[in-house]
Amino acid sequence: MKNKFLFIYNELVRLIQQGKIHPGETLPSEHDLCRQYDTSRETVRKALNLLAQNGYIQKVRGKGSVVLDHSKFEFPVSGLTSFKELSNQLGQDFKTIVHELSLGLPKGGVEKHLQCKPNQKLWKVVRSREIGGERIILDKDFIREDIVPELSTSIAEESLYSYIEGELGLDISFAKKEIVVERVTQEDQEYLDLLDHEQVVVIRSYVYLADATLFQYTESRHRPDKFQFVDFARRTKA
Amino acid sequence: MKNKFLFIYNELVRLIQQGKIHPGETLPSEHDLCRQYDTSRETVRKALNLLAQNGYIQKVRGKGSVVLDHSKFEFPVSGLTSFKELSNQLGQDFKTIVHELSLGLPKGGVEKHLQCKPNQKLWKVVRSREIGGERIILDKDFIREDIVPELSTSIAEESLYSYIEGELGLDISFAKKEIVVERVTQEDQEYLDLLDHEQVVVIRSYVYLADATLFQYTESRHRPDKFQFVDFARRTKA
DNA sequence: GAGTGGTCTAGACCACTCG
DNA sequence: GAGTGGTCTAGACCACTCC
Repeated sequence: MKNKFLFIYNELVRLIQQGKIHPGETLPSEHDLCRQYDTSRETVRKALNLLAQNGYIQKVRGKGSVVLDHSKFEFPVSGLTSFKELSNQLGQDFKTIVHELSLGLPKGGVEKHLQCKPNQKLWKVVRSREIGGERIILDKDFIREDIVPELSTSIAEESLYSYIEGELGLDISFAKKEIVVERVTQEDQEYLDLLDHEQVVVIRSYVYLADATLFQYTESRHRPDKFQFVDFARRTKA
Repeated sequence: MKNKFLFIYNELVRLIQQGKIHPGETLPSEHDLCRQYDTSRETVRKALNLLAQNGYIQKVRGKGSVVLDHSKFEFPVSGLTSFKELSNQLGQDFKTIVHELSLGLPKGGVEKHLQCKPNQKLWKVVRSREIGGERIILDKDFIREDIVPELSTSIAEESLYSYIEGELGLDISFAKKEIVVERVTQEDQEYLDLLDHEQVVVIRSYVYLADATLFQYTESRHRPDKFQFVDFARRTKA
């Protein structure tokens, strides 16, 4: 077995999610976990730090690792989940409609966002997301063609991410996001069921691979009444 | 000197922020840093992991630690910054107006948010934030009185956080946040310069101390045209 | 004082990149 | 093959909590 600390992490996550250990209770001590998994303390600590980072526990010096109430924030665990995962978790009816899938040179300032050469061809994918019968999210993706050479409508209808990570084996590692509110555009009106909303919430994401190359820029435009963003921020003292 | 890894972290942050090492370049290798700081590799790695977590570098196996372009997202580094720090960084004229500072029993569901006993007295602080001559943020804070026994208008005008962390020596360690868009309330209209906006962006924050006690609930209501939220999300594979 | 987590060491082996 | 980061070990000492 490789990645012992990930194994321990997953076991503990399972215990917490199944409610075997309740919020407020403490995990077995690091020493105990060492014996339990027949491993060294630093390895156990790596697993525990991952739990802490992801909001499952809080480590308290002199006491132990206290299990937090993770349930309230059970879904969108900040950040990189794709629409498909998200809608699966919500258990709602959902559908993706592909409006555009094209390959071309960057237009309208996209090359600035992607910091790529002007002759770098980009995939442009425009999709709206229907949940509960209403089209409430408009996603515009721009993806570097030198990194993802092939795309199809069926891939765009399914999940870009599972294709990129699964089929292509690329390793998405982090994203920078900005959230703002903007006036609706003509495009929004065309592709979304806006009711009488005049503004949309816009999430601009810059997605990077494990080798630190920026390969995708996404603009995700949400009808405000259906928008929700959840964040778990741990203090890292300077 | 204690906390060797924090020392190394701070040194490297300084180097990056001063532009001594440019985005795209790599840091000295872990081995070099070990010699340079006369320390063990795990300690160096702790410092580097902190840099990676905070978006300064990306570690690439077989190559090195690549410096990222941190400048584009230089401010609100996700999460726990207070209004005062934020407005200082933006370098704008700002002012805090205290509308209410009272101590009482929880009303209107606040005790649910704070998961405290119904007889737990709470501080209620209502403040609006003026930037560039306009009141654009309304902050409503609820704080457990058993943890923060004393508050004053002058503290609320300055910074709650620096008082709580500095004077009281409490250790704020993480926060859970939810961002949604809501219709304006009468209170919003009273305390904010809303122009003709009918909606506000609401950030609900649950703030925890290092010993995992939830001690504060905050509702921060922003005029949508001035709202911005920045997030750096690193993938932690399950 | 016993038990907890926080930091640190000095090694080891592996997987990966690049010339 | 040389250099890089990723994982892991078996210890050590410290700071803190709780009884």
